[in-house]
Amino acid sequence: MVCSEYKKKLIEEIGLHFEQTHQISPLAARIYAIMILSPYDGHTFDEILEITQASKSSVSTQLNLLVQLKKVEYFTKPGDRKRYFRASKKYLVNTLEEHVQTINQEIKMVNKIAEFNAEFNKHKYEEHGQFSILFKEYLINQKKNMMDTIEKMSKLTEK
Amino acid sequence: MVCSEYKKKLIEEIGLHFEQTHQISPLAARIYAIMILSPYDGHTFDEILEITQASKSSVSTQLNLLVQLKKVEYFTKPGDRKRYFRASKKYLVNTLEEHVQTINQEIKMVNKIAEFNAEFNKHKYEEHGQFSILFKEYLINQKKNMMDTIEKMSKLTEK
DNA sequence: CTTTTAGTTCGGTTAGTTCCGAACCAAGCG
DNA sequence: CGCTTGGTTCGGAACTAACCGAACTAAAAG
Repeated sequence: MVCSEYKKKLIEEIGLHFEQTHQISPLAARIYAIMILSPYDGHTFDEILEITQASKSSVSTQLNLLVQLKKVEYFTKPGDRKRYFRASKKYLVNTLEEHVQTINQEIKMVNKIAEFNAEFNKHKYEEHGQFSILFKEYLINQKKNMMDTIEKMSKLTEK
Repeated sequence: MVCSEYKKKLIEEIGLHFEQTHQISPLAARIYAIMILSPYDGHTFDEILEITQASKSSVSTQLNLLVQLKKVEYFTKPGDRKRYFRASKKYLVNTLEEHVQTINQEIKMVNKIAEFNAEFNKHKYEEHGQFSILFKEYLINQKKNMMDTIEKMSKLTEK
């Protein structure tokens, strides 16, 4: 057995979470969860097959997708044809960078909405506008926190 | 014509954004976008039909969904059987409250992962653990910012 | 009491996603 | 060379999501 009962339960639970937060398929999410729960040794293709009980083709496709998305990376061992997959060391930084993309998009949208409403719904926009301003401040603070964290993490990598 | 070309373009753009960030169907997202761009007057069922060019049944279903999710509310006018739909006044507060739910979930997951790795991958977990700690701090800061903003918005409502 | 208005509900179609098996390929071994 | 290992690629089956039209209902208007 490659995997305890508790770990299996965790994989399902975290998988479900990743499915929603990272917009990936159930299988991809489960594979990603497996990687996160084995940070350094890495897993072979066959081990992933065994843990997920999915088909070779599905695992191949979803695993390559995860590599493309830079959520997962692989390394090799001398004299061994197999590839060993693990979560990208920088997966948390990458996650944060995605968050920054998302929030930039969100800021853009809020600005467009505020602009439109200021122009075409001016007379009724007073109260609403107050909320909008607070929300913009909120977004900017969130972004600042993201950027700060990215910087801290980057410094950690350099060392 | 109920709707300028520019507004139509904005509806598509913001709709696409809502579809992704609020996990709702394309039509629901477009309807929500329409509501956001007309904060107070409200739109009738028929106007929504005309703007979206969708069927009565689809509009009915998605509109009721939005009301259930408290993104949209409706009001009536005396001696008028129609309902007038608009974005809920508190839609930004509601959005933030959803964000808090999400981040609580995320904090729970990060804790479970950190616990598991601390126990079963202890010897190799040093570096990884550092990232994890930074990420947790990040999440807690994000949550704090959310709660602060919710409070500010609530005070605005009371007045 | 018939007609119109303002929607709702249900069954079905179409589009898209997720996964699988079978066939395939490329590298290394005997 | 042919066989095994470690995958990849392709076509399709099963399932889900999104939307539509037709039939329906409940209230008001004529």
